[in-house]
Amino acid sequence: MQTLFTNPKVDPSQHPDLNQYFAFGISVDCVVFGYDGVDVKVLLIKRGTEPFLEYQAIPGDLVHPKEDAVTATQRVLKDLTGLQNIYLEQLQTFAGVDRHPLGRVATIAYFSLLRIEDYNPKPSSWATDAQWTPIQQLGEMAFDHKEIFDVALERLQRRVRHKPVGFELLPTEFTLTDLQHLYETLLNTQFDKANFRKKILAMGLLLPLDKMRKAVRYRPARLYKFDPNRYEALSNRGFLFEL
Amino acid sequence: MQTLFTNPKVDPSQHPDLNQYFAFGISVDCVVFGYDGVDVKVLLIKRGTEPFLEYQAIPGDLVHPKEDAVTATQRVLKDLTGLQNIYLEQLQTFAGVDRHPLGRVATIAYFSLLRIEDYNPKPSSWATDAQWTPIQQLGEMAFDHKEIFDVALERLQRRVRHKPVGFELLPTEFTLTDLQHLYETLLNTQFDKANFRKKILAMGLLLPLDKMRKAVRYRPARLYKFDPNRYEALSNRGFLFEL
DNA sequence: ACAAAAGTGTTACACGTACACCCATGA
DNA sequence: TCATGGGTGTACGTGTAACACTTTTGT
Repeated sequence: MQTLFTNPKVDPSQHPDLNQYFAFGISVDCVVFGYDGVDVKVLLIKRGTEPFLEYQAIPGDLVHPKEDAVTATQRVLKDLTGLQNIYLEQLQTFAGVDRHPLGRVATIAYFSLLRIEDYNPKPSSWATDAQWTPIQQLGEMAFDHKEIFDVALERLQRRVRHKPVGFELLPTEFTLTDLQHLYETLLNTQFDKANFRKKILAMGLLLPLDKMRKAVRYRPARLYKFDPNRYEALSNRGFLFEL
Repeated sequence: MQTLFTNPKVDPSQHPDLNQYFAFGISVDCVVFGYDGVDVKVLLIKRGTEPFLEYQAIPGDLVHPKEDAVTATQRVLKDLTGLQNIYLEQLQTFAGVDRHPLGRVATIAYFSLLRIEDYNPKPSSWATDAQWTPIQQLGEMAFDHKEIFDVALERLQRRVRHKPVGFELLPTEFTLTDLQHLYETLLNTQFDKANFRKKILAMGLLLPLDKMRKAVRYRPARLYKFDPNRYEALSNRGFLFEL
């Protein structure tokens, strides 16, 4: 019989009734958001295995017995989609009794934002597909993944209002209009151009570059990048800006 | 041998190597905050059992095999401290490999705010004590409970700035000065009396009562209560006020 | 009358909002 | 020169911060 205890100093026979409490599985699922200049997208796989064969799913899998959750998430993301070195933030844990047909599995959901251009997903392991999917075009999803996605999207929208998420979602160089479009897409609103610019620039997070976006048939826009130092400084104090 | 699968339709012998993945324990821990008019306090128990016998701890215990996490938390809180019908919000899950000496246990931490006057904790089960403890007076705590507490406190402080937490922490009837003291304590700052009042009243969340606080040797202050309707309305839209 | 806290009004200034206007480019 | 989006200035109203002031109670 498989030992249920990781610490050999504890004798399981001293706690015979404890075994039933050590029969949970733990999985991780990671909702990865990206932006391509037009749509907000989420990285989804197609399952090549039962249960939920062929269903769309958030990338995720069971955690190994001696692996911590963040490590597991990085491993699973790499195995299924090829993505590596992703910044992860814990979202929420879903622990419903019947959420997994194979047994009692609680899943720790993670959340990530990244520049879509930097990551080209390639399905492997039991994932038969891995695609950036516009968040309006979600099909039926495996397990309770739709619910997980909804919670993640809510978090993203809340996040936009408190942290400069453009830092993570936009290419390194971008125009103020790019940034405004991102915010308008995420929050599903419209902003006044002049006021948006004033507010964003007043935060002092952006460094103007000596570059313009070219090859457009109208006036070229100045490119900016985020100032990582200023971002750090504000991060620690917890921003709190509103749009 | 104990079956590891809750769903009898799945035959475990079909997945022999899967057993090692179903050897986790899951616990819940609940950080309950209260306010007594002077201090912010947290509900802690003293452990009457190994491991960490006699240590201060956040109330929590292992989840039963067919019990969902919120139900488990309510049960555990009632068993250990007598508190019932508490509003819970999920905080974060702590899943470090070595955080529990008995085996691999991930804990789902919950978070709660309540009126201290309404709840008089009584230790039972394996808790030998249950006390409202001022958050400055924390001793050494069991497991990684200090870390969990720190995350909870951070959440509380962030929360104060976005939701009117007084709603949950103050007695039903309170004065504007009570509310101001609460905010000053939580955020560790000072506010101008006149400006604080103007701002709070402008939110329209408070209903003035035809009552005064009496038996004080200075001018009696008007009592207020929260307007639950207005709170609901703003809740859905996600407040976002700052102080 | 005094102490102590309740409660209000005034002013200066920062900031958000609305909107009008000019600028640079390719076709 | 026109269409298109880039980019800026101003004027107005609201909100914030600082601070002085008045009011009401018990002793």
